[in-house]
Amino acid sequence: MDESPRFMTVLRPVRAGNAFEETVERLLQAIKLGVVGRGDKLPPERELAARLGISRVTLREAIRALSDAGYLDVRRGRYGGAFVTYEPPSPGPGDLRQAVNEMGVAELSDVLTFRLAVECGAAQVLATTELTDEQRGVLLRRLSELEAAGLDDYRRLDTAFHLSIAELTGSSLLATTCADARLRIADLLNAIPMLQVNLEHSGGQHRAIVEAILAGDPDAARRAVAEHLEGTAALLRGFLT
Amino acid sequence: MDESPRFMTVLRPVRAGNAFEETVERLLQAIKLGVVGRGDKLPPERELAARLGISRVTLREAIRALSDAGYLDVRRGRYGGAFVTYEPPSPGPGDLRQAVNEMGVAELSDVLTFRLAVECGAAQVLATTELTDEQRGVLLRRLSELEAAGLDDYRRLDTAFHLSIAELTGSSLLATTCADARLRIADLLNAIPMLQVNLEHSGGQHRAIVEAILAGDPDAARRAVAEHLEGTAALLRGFLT
DNA sequence: GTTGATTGGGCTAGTCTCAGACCATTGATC
DNA sequence: GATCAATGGTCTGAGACTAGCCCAATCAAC
Repeated sequence: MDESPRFMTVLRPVRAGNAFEETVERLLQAIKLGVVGRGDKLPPERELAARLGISRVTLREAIRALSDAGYLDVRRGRYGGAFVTYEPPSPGPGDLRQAVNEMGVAELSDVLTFRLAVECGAAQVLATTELTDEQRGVLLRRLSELEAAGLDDYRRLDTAFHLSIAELTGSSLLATTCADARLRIADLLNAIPMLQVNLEHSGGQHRAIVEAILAGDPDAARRAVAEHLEGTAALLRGFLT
Repeated sequence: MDESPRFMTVLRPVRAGNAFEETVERLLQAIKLGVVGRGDKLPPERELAARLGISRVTLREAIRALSDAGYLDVRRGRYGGAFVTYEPPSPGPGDLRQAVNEMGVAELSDVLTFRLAVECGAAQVLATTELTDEQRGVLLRRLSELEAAGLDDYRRLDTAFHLSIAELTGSSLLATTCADARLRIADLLNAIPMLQVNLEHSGGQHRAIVEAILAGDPDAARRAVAEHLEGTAALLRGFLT
């Protein structure tokens, strides 16, 4: 690197791609993170275009691409719309190794570090906050939903649980950042086979995170999240060829 | 809020503005964060446009705007270029109140929470890492530079110190995010009068952060950063009318 | 002084993106 | 069966953005 890192950090590209590409990416996020699940309908084109700050033409190109790729089923007429048809594939044993190596060691390391930092940060902040009864309720509800989840709902509810922590801080910047981090490894997480023993292990860690936050202990919250994420991170790193 | 927060988080605008506006914003960041200081030259237009991923036409419009606004002095010919003329103004007593209230309570709270989370996260991650001698050297050098700083260099070196922590984690995503957080309150920080007593106080906190990181104690690192940032945050919140 | 490399200044043709209007289809309701 | 509201499908003209090219100014080196 012949430039200062700060130079590289600030004078980086202002746009990730063109509007069409970014829109496809964003919609794919919504689908893969489970914000809109199988069978759900996206908002009407006019409303969605306004939300995303793009023209209907561009949005329609993106929807068309996702429809062609088999993620969406578009129906016309009243009560029509773009319906999600995608369902995360059950991973085979070789899929994870392939997914990890497609990403590359540098990017994997970057993203795991990023995720660890922002999720620990969010948990710690939330543990520092005076929580209202409503906030406690949301957190406990997400936890119990996750614990009651079947295998096909687990990923979606796990995502919902993790993102709730960031959302409950009240900082939309932080929520956005955590969603972004989660998204960047969504494909890897989806490729991890879910074993009963792992789920039970994760369940304990989720409870520890909630307990630390409710107890107002930021150090414990930080440690619980770090331990939880390090398990996944070590697993992924182990699959680097 | 009649929508789920996750819906709002993911289905948000894909673009902050047009390419021109985003470019102006980015260059202003580089100037206000001190990445390019007074008298320094921006890279040649062709190179800078390539770095930012935009056309030269758009970049030139942005440079023109900043030149008109008095941030840059553009000179033609060999050894010419766009030279930074901006110097952060010495704040008067009313400036801070005005700056804080221009931002508004919701956004201020959002940004402060965001910054707290990501900077604590970065410090904690770095404290967990096995540091090389070179990394230790960079950290100690930034600290000593900051301690030796005069009043006119303090902001710039303070920024450099804080960003170094994120950069040393090796995650460019994290570095970018911390830079972004810092940027969002740059105007507020610049409006805080620098008193000798505050600087000494901050100096001690900076040392505590470095010591915790070098000692490999993530909890202590997290706590030190939180304490440091909470001081500033409380000050800013106090200026809300 | 002349030269030549480097840099900002400016032009053009083409593509991307947008706002807005209008058309086509669907299905619940009457 | 007719109606009508909601929704996707399509077109057009205008503006933003880009790539590539050439011009103009500057100044160190010769």
